[in-house]
Amino acid sequence: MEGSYLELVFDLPAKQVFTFKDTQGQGGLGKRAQVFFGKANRIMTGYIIGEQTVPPEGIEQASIKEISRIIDKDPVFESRDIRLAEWVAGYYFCSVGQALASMIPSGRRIGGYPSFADQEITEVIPELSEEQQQALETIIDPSQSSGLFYLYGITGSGKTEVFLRAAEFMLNTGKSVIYLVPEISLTHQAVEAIKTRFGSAAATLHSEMTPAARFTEWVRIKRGDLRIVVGPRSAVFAPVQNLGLIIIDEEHDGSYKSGNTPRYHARQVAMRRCSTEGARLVMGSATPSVEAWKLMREGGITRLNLTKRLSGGKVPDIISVSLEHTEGCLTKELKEEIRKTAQMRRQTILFLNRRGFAYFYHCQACGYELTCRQCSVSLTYHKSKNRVICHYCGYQSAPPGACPQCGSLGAGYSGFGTEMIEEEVRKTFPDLKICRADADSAGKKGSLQETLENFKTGGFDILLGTQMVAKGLNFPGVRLVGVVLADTGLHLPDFRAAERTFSLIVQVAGRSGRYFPDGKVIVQTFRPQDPAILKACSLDMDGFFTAELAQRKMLGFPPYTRLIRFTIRSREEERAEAAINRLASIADPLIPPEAEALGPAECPVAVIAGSYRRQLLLRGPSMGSLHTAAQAILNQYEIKKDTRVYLEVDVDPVSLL
DNA sequence: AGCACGCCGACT
DNA sequence: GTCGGCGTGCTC
Repeated sequence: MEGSYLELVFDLPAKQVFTFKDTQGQGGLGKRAQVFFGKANRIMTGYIIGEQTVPPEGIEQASIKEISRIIDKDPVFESRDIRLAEWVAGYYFCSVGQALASMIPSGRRIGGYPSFADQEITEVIPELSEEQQQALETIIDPSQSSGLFYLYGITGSGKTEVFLRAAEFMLNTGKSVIYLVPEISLTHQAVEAIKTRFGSAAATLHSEMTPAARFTEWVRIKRGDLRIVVGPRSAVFAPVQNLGLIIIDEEHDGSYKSGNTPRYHARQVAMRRCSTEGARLVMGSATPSVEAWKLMREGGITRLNLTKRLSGGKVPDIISVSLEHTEGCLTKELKEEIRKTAQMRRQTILFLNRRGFAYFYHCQACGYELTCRQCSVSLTYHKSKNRVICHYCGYQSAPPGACPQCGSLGAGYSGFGTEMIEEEVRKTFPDLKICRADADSAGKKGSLQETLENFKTGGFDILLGTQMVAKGLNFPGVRLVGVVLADTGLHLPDFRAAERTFSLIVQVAGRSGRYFPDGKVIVQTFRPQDPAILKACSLDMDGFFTAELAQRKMLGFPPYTRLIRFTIRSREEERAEAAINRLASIADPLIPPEAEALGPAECPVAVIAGSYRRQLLLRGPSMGSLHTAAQAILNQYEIKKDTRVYLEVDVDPVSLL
């Protein structure tokens, strides 16, 4: 009887393949099987990735267990999916089982995300502008040699409509489409727009759906009943038949990079799928990532420009205001505008772009800041040691008593937190109604939704919010948007700091201008002369990317180099320290001449939930040799395992925090 | 990862 | 004596 031995992989870090007997003969490639695994015989789900007629060699026959149950009647993975999982496992250094588990709903537990209120759906299918029509024709033109496109255009220029038309075209030619959206914008409205357009052919893989519901949807996709799939990052693995197109909306968004094993980037996986399955890839954003911009400039991606706003809304006035010599966190200018806005019976959104956890050194007199000479990232102040430290290279020194540039004694560490801002706003405007919308205040399920609904209908004058509000700036009553501290991002010890800050301001400006034509944006900053802030406020895209690329090139950061990051975690600081040193000494002789190791150093957030963290960064001109070296380092490191120490590898890290 | 096995110190 | 913490190694 054929196939009586099944090769299984599991959602474990262990990279082995385990063989089980299939006495019932119900097994098959790509099905899931339940087995009693390990000495404790706990029930585990394995993925069948191979079938053998003979038992494996080098193992006692008697120790081969039997399959307890075959879960699936029909395979959930095809060999195409297994090959993709093998590629993910190889590239991101995880097991094939972990890769497969992340590809299938209910393979793992997933958490929901709060979403915004529904918006009324407009069913009118708009006419395409000339630009849109041209973009669409290029994307669907079969004679186009490259299959990579970028729809670059300001908010409101009609990217979505081009995406939808391209999708429609593919569906009409019998192909399938995957439409990726950032986690946070996977709202009912985005989903509904696609449902209304494509009706019962559309599948959604919400993070709010239960694993069972997602699985049902997955099966229908697999059967070919649903040929367009909308979803976040993980939807890039959707088992569509005859893939024709992958769309990545808001390409710059950080949520496309997975935060846990496998730490894949949906864009990278999408490129892989498109090249192996002969599909096209269209990305789009008003603020492309620096990588994408470089590729467009060099011609690796075909850039399609959308320059005109369709609805005629105009770009709001964007003003940057210096926070220097301001007591507290609200400038005179911002206070005046808030007051004026309230008198007009309109609303204000105050945007806190990040938690002010990073205390940064700056001079009140001249604006000087402490940065690492080697890495050009901000040095982080460690109160306990009274040292300033670079979290890339490990450089450290004593904090200067006076400003190194102007000698002023008014230099020191500062930063604001959310609570502080809320308090000050309430004190300054005791007569105005203020609400907060962020991950903390979201708390229970409906409360965020309620707050936003309440704000929308005029129940509040001021909304204080974080990142998540940026996507939902479709409140007609709003006139003013204040970015309370644009620098927060800039001070993070990350080479993408400027990129994120720039992108955020441009996004906020674009979105506000779309919905409120008389909009005003005030960007508060300690560094009004900072190039990222200046260029964002004047919407100088070309200028920003040119300067940023030059900077990256000079300092040797992506996209001019590639990075692999090793992170060590341990409850005990000494163990973490010992482990990272061992890793570094293993790495030393294995690093190819054209590459280098940065560190070992403390992680920018040196301790999270009681775990001490250390990192080693591998940097090289291309991924090939770097990846080989990383594999060799890992192999040697894992010969002897450090106990109570955890190693994590991140290929192409997006954030170095 | 999760668990059992096996080795040492300090307790009824 | 033996209970339990932690280090080591395995899971077909």
